[in-house]
This record gives sequence, structure tokens and C-alpha cells, in this order.
Amino acid sequence: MTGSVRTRFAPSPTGELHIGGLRTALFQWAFVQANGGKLILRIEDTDQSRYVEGSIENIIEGLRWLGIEWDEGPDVGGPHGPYIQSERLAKYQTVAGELRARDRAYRCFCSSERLSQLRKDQQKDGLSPGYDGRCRAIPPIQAEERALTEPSVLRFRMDRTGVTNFHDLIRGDVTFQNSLQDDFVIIKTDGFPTYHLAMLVDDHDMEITHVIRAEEWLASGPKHLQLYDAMGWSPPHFAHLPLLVDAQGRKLSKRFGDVSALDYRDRGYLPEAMLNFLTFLGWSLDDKTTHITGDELKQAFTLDRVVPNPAFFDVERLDALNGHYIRSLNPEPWSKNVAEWLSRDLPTDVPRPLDSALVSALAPLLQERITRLDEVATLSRFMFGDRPDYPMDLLVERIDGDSELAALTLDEALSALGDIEPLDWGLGSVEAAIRGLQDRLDLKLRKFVSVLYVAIMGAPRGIPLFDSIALLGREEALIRLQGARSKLP
RNA sequence: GGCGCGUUCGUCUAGAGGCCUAGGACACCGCCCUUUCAAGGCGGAGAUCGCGGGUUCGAAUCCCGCACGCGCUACCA
Repeated sequence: MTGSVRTRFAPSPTGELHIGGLRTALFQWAFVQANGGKLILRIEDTDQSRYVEGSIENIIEGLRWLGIEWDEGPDVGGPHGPYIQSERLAKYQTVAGELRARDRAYRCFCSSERLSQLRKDQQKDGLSPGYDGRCRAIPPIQAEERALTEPSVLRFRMDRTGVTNFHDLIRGDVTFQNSLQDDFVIIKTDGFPTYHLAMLVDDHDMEITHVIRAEEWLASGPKHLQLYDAMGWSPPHFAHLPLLVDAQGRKLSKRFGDVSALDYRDRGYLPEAMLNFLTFLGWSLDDKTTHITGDELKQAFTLDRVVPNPAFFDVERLDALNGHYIRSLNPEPWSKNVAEWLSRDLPTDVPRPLDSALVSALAPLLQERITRLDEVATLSRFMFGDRPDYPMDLLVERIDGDSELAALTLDEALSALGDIEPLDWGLGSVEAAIRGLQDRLDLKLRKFVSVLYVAIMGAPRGIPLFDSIALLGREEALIRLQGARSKLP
């Protein structure tokens, strides 16, 4: 591959950046990086009715979150701008005019009612649905006259003979019968181009060499190829990426739930984890690599290692990866993350800024038992003045309901911890005191420690107990133990 | 309905005629470690490579047919 590779990510501003779109962008970015090429971001807003305010910002934010950078786009400019299609209308009109001059496009006055009735009839008769070419034969002069008073669209005159085939970089040769093609709309009643025309014009203008997009576009290949041919332009290379699907094997959609890229960020997924996860949805490096960074990916990516079959978006795997990356974070950045998510999620009555000494003491205790950052607050809110509320049953849940043992454990803990001089309070003394309980109760620590967990944090599981008690402070720890004791007979 | 694409452990994948009695990872199970929960270490179970025909000394890998799934079938992208 030469250094002149150019590809583009071309989302529609119809809402939030879709996770499937993110994966497409990631592959495009990796491809371009691996080949010393350029990535172009282009906004395809030719459907005014679907435009959603803020979409462009959301898309850009989502791409940046993953570390994807582009060389040309609406925000960074470039030599082929503008990069928003609604600002390039004149270009589409020019090409449409050229197509008409070449008799490859004609006005169509058919109403949408007639068109949908036509489709219904065709389907009923087992025919391939498509425009029947009713307006094909209207003489151009006559069509222009009618256009003065009647709404019309512009259709592309497809060549219905022979076949169209092209080489897909991922699937190999693909062939379509031209007789099954129909004359599709290229300029809508409102004067805007459809996707097919706008894409063609822009890809040509922007000197795109590789069109990398999702498989759902495969079937429109013939349309695009004929359009290129009609204009006498040479087409780019095509690569259709496998779809991301849900557990039922269907294309990911809102039905699936979390389809917005940034929602994953907001639920505590690390960009490194998401990048790693998405990378292996359809691509692999070799027979054993399961972890990869953006830097490694942009060195190693090749389209010929993309598989053609769809991939299930398995959140369990994302979770595993996220846990992996959380654990691999150095103390500094991890602590920063904890502070951030704590102040985001802790109840509002906990005063901010948070006690930074406490936060950094807490951080290492959390690191190994968290999958998503939004679990940080849940696991540590008991440390921030939030006395646990729990039913008595929970105290004895893991000791076979033995409330006598629970009471004894609490009494002994109260006394052992109470014996520690306030000045001696610390992890060492607390641990010694609790461990000392083993002799007094003549039981292994693991046999009764759950009672203490519940008393201190309100659950039989959580971050390490000794640290928690030490961090909580002597007074507060004793109060909680007493509180637990008072629930028992 | 038509056309297109796809089909290897539950999942993501490795595999481009003999290296495959099919490898890795997640999930699952067990053991170890252990202050709970995790994490970590070790081990296990799990795929007659969608099915049926060929070609070949030999096929997950090549060819043909079938089945199933998905995608497309808009004045949406």
C-alpha cells in the first residue's frame, strides 16, 4: 500500500455515536495509521428531518474518547472542505446536472403513494421490488415544463443489462445481476441529494481511495459502481466490515440497549478496554494475542485479517477487559479515577472536595475488585459517613444464623478494639486485635469475620476489613460495632 | 418474496490440504492462595469444524448442492 491511502468516517448526525460506528471508525483509523494514510471525518446530514442537535459534538467526543484522530474534518478543516454535506449542496447539483446532460438521470413525478402501492404489488407477485421506470420515457423538455409546477425527484438511470461485480477487500469478488437493479433517487424533492449521490461526489472530491464501511452497505455496491462509471470516475477500493450483532444475531440497534458509545464511558469503561474489545470484534492479530493497545493496533492492522462473519457484542468480555485495564493502572492515575468517580457518585450530602488522604488510602483497596468505575462509590460509601443500614439477618447470614456467635464476636471485637489506645490506632493494631479474636473465640478468622464486615460496611463482602476499620477511626468503628450488637438479642 | 453475505467450543477468534487426537481468550467448573469479595496461580470440562455429496493417499481448509441465520430491498443513512 502506498502512502496515499485516504479513507473516511462518514456518520449521520442523527443522535449519539453508535458503538458499531465507533468500531468502524476504529478500523478505519487503524488502517490509515498502518498505511501512513489520512482519515477524513465527514458529516452526512442530507436528511434534514433526522438531524439531531448536538450529534456532531457527540460523535467527535466519542471518537476522541477512544483516541481516534483524523486529518481532515469539520472541526480541523482541510483542503477538501467543507466536511459537512449540507454545506456542499452546489457540488451535488453540479454533478446531478452532468448526469442529466449525459442522460443518466431523469425527473420522476411519481407520488410516494404510487410508489408504495407499486412495492406492495410487486412483493405480492413475488417480484423484486423497485421503481418500474414509469417516468423514464418523459422527454426532458416536457419534464422541465412539468417541474415548474409539480414536485419531482431526480432518478439515476441504471444499466439493467449484464452484471456488476467488484472485489471486496474482505469478502472477495461479489456479483450482482443488473436486471434486478432499479432507478434510484439521487436528488430529493427538497433539493437535497440522497446518500448515494452525496457519497459519490464527496468521495471523489476528497480523493478517497478506500471505502471501509459496515456490511449493510454491501448491497448498494452496484449503485455506487454505476454512478462512478456514469461520471467516468474510477471507483475506490471497498471493504465491508462484518456487523456487530446482539444475542439474537441481529444488527445492533437501540433495542439492544446500550448502543451509545459515550454511555459506555459514563458507565465506567476505560477507553483502553473499549478499544481492545472492539478491535477483536472481527479482527485478530494471531492465534493468541488478546490484549492490544492503540499504538500496537496501528502498527499491525491489516484488512486481510478482518473476518467476514458478524460478531456478537459480548459485554461480559468487555467487563473482563475493563477489569484487566483497571488493575493495570498505575497508582497515580488510578487514584485520580477513584477521586473523580467518588465525587461524581457519592451522595450529595457528602461534602466536597473529598478528603484526599482518605481517597488515596482507599484507592488501592478498590482496584482489584472493580470491573466498572461506577462501582467505586457503591463499594466505598460506607467510608464517607454513611452508616450502613441492614437487617439483623444479614449479620448471621454466613454463620448459619448463629446469633449467639454473632453477639459474642461483636462483644469480643468491641473489647479488643476498645483496648487499643487512641494514639496506637492503626492498621497494625487493628489487625492484631481482630486476629486475636481467634483465640478468644477459639475459631478461625474466616468463620466469624463476616459478622464484622456487615457491622462495618453493611454487607458480608467488600474491601478489606482491617484497612476499613483503621481508616474509619476508633470512635466510628466502635459505634458501628455497638450498633450491630444492639440489633442482636 | 427477490438478491447478497455468512456458518470452527456458550461467546470472540486461530486455522489458507498433512504441523489439528482443532490452538488462544472470555464465560463455566475444581483446587491452591486468602480477613470477606475479588485478584492471582494451577488444572478441567467444552467444537463429530451447519448438513450432504464430491476431488485427493489425505479436507475445517478445494468444488457442488442443500439448510439455516443475517443484511439489503425508502425522496434513511
